[in-house]
Amino acid sequence: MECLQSLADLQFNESEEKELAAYAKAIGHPARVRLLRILAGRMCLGSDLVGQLGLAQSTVSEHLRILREAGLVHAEVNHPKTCFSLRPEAIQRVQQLLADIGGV
Amino acid sequence: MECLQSLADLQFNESEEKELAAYAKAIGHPARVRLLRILAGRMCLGSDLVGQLGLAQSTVSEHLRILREAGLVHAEVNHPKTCFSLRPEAIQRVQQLLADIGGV
DNA sequence: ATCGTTCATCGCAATTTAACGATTTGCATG
DNA sequence: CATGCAAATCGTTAAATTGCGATGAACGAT
Repeated sequence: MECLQSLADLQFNESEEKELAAYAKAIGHPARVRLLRILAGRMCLGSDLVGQLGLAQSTVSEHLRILREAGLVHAEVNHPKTCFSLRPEAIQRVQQLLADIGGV
Repeated sequence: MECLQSLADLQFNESEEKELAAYAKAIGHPARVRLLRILAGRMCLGSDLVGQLGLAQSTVSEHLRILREAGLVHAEVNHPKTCFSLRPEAIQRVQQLLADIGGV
């Protein structure tokens, strides 16, 4: 078994590690994945999102906040409605960070 | 604002949503991202991983368990050592699931 | 000025996660 | 059979997350 080859040359990029972890954490909930999927197709949505998820309005609002703060979703307020949309650059950034690990 | 175009044709793939969420949840911690990065380069490692993370042995073991149960890492026991390695297919699977959302 | 609509925020309970030290397991070897 | 080692598991504590109902804020329309 040829484990343990040269741990010496290891160097970490802590900020990128945190960046990927933060993105992944935000994605890491089925309701939020569903939100991302909904927002992938249509340009934006009010909280018909609430209807699609079967969760309370306050809960959906919280999930959207998490996605927004992670930079995965953009919100544009009109009033009293808010229009949510996906930020594909963010998804692509996650893919790039994953590629650095072992993806394609 | 052209929101709300046809929510009718929406259909969900709940199992894929849960799959992506589970992967992302496992990745969603800086220590686990670091583990994945270490394992990306070298074939496998004993728990010199403990030394690289600056966390207690039991903590690192727990992070490795989470990565293993998520399918992101493979463990091969010799004894008393265990050899850990990345499962690139899993990373690629995550990338594919992300691509379905809005990636490349 | 009041009402209604939409979304955010607050307060709270229940569950989950993160981290650690201590202990246990499993095998190989003295 | 007793020791030793690496790894897993246990028990605990603190902190974070999830989810909800209730409340609050902002604005358009009546």
